[in-house]
Amino acid sequence: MYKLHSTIRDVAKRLNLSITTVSRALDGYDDVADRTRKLVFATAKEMGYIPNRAARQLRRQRTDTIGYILPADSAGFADPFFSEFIAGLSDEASAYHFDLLVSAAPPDSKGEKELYKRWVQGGKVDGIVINRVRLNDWRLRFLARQSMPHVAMERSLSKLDFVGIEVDSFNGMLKLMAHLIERGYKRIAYIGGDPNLKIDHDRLSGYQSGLKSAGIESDPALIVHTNMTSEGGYRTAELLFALSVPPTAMVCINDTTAIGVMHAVHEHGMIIGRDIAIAGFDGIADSAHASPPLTTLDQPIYNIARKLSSMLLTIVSGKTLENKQIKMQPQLLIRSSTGG
Amino acid sequence: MYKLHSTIRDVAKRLNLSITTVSRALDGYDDVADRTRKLVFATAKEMGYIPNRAARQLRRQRTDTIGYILPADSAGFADPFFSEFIAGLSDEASAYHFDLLVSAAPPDSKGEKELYKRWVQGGKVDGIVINRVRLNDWRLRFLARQSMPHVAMERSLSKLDFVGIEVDSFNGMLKLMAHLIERGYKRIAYIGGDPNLKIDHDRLSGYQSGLKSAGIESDPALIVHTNMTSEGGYRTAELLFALSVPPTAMVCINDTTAIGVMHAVHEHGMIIGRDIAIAGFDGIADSAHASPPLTTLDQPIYNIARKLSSMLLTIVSGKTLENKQIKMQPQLLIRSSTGG
DNA sequence: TTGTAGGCGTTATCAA
DNA sequence: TTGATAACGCCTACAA
Repeated sequence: MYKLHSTIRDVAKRLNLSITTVSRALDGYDDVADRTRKLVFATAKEMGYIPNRAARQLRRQRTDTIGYILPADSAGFADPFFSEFIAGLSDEASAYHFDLLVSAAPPDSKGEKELYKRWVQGGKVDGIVINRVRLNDWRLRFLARQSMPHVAMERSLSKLDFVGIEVDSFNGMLKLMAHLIERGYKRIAYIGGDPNLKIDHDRLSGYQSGLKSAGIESDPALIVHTNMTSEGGYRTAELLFALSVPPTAMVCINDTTAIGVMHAVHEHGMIIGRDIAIAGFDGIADSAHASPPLTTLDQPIYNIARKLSSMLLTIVSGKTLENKQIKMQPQLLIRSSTGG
Repeated sequence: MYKLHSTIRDVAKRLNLSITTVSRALDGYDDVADRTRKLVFATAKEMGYIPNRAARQLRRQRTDTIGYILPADSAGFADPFFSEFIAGLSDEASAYHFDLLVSAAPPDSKGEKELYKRWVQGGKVDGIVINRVRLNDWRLRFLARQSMPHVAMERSLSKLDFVGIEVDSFNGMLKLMAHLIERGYKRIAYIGGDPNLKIDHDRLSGYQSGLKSAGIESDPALIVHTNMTSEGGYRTAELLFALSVPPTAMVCINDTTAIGVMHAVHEHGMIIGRDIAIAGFDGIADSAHASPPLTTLDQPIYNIARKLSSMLLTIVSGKTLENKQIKMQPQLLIRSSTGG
């Protein structure tokens, strides 16, 4: 096959230099004559030389790549949360000349396990980012056991030596509940996701704690779980409306769910913010443009992703991370969907 | 450093076999004794052996990886379109044991060029998927010149030997315009994206052609361009409302824009579907759950992405692609936002 | 300041 | 049916 790209050898040959010198010049070592270095740079550029990644990886035993596996059964899956998250990871990685490997697999599936194994044991990535952490998450155990650098967006229950960023879901929910209760809402439903998710656990706890401190008894019929999609939100709201005494407010595990819920509410001819209150979590762009604008707990997804990426890169490069555990408070954005 | 993963050498040593035999056994060659093969498989599994990717890549001169660069200035960027698209690409790739490399860069930026160069000339990927094609797209020329396999979601104007999938934006728009005009709308605005985008070009042409065939004169003040976000849609709608004679209908280049537009309309106290009609393009999940549900031209993003991925893998593996150019018709989903 | 040589872990060619 | 050996392209002791 015809060779398309020039190698370091081609550059060396052209300049009558050794491969070593070219390599060292390009890598900025200071034991190369200034004239030589300039010559090398010029020629390399002229010849369009770009180091072969596989060779470099093999030699240096690193890939300059980090990985992220979308925890989603992806047919029909769509949430701007992930676009933002991926964009953030990738931007920060790019800035350090790292690449981002992405794949998707349903949580706790066989495919997910195989993917992680392939990436980790095949040396496909130097580090891994995790989110949508489960209460008892095999991924965290696996990565720790394999000494694969990793950061997570939420901590699991068991994991004490957690490295990453956690948005305080519990406290956020508490604030949201206080807001609703202050507005006079009492019969408040919680529409969650998989109860096995750390965020579901925390947000539900916040919900319950919020009710309790207001002296409102929690009604199990008002606590439902679905799949964090607008579809799911829509269907679940329908179920709640079928109750003999439907809720007058619904808080959702994320904005996407809330948008589906709003749709169902509209169909029932109710005015959101007056007849019923709806709230979400995430602060995705569309939440500001929902009708009416959605009250939500805003977390800066893009920036969180960037920071996660940067933390991971620090670990990967062997430097010590001064701040291993970051806790952030989500910001309660009161908009008209709760009568704001 | 302590060696974490076993190599093929370890497996060979343990079995007192040559590396060659182990390699050939694992790769399923038929010149290996059955007993040997079984032994090799068992031991490899037991030792947790997974081939090192970098070494394999270097030797075989392929990466088993395809790439996709998000054409987006990514701060604050979020569109479920991309989540679905990425999920589709990655799912199909996974099925063939390929990985998906993802990055983001603003269209036509320096960073974008560097990224493509790095991936292509550094041998990071075996093929590349492109969407949001520009009218005169340097990426297509570059990839062709570098003999890098690639597929695109839209064809460019210049590119005759286009490989990929194109959704017939022009014809879709024509159908949508006919629908609106039949409903009695005459003063219809077009809210596009970057005019340099192939989809903008086609959708705008469809819009104009639709007007023309109904004998309606096109008003330049009603043709505006923004950035394909809900933010942009919101702002642009405000501008249109400030016209001395505002439009009575607005068709948008995509659903995300339309959602922002709807928000502005609501703020003006108008009833969508009665006082004004709004339509989008894409058929993202949330379009069904907008308030009211959004009339849109539906394209099966996830499946298109899967198909693109599969076409690319066919090319990469050297097989011939029977059907290089696929043209699809978007489906007009008439919902209440246009009075449906 | 520059060059020689060895090896990262695989796969592929050729011989045994 | 198996094994020895040579690359793939790069980095890095070590030597010159």
